[in-house]
Amino acid sequence: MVVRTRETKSEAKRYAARVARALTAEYPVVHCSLRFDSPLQLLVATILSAQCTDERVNQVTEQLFAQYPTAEDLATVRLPTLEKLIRSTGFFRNKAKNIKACCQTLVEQYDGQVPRTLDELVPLPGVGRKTANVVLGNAFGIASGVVVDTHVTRICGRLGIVATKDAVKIEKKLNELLPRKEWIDFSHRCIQHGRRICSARTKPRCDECRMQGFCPRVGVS
DNA sequence: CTCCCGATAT
DNA sequence: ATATCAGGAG
Repeated sequence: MVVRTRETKSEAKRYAARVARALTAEYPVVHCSLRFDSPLQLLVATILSAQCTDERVNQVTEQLFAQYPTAEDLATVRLPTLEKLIRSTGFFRNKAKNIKACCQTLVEQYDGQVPRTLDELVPLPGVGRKTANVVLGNAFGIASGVVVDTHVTRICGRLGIVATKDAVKIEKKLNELLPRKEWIDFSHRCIQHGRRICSARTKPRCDECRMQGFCPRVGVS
């Protein structure tokens, strides 16, 4: 197994920059794949997206947001009603409880609005760093940190940018390796690449991969 | 670390 | 049957 060792921080930075440039060339257009009409809706959609495809989340939220579009609506919805609406996303009891409690907190402490800092978002029920960074980046355009999800973890691991699987360590590493203005789009590109080519579930389509030059796995079955 | 959990590709 | 899907809480 090939282990790339990058002695200096500047060398690691240059390598990450080249990977980021290649990803940008391959995936020039990026967009958030979760549908939402407000920061609150993106927050709820992202909570629902845990261990679930965004396609299914969009399918569920279309109905959910038609009936309960605001934090006030979701703070007062009956739990069984909410559970029924989101059941197909999995973990539905936890997600329903978290969404309701989260929206109750938003109504009580933030006038039903979504706060714009990591420190205010992360304590909310069902909201971790990944969800907080998604909302800040995609709803407010605030780059508070690289979004580290299952795709970013896998892609950056395979391409030899980070060695650990610890999400917090990966985020800190990527935050120092990449310029802030690239943080949001870099995650989107890892996700696109992870879905289309460098998948976990199916066998990776290495024959179609344009990132082979960066991949220690090339040639490995 | 385990648990939460339905839907889907393989 | 099994692995995996824009994770988070205890």
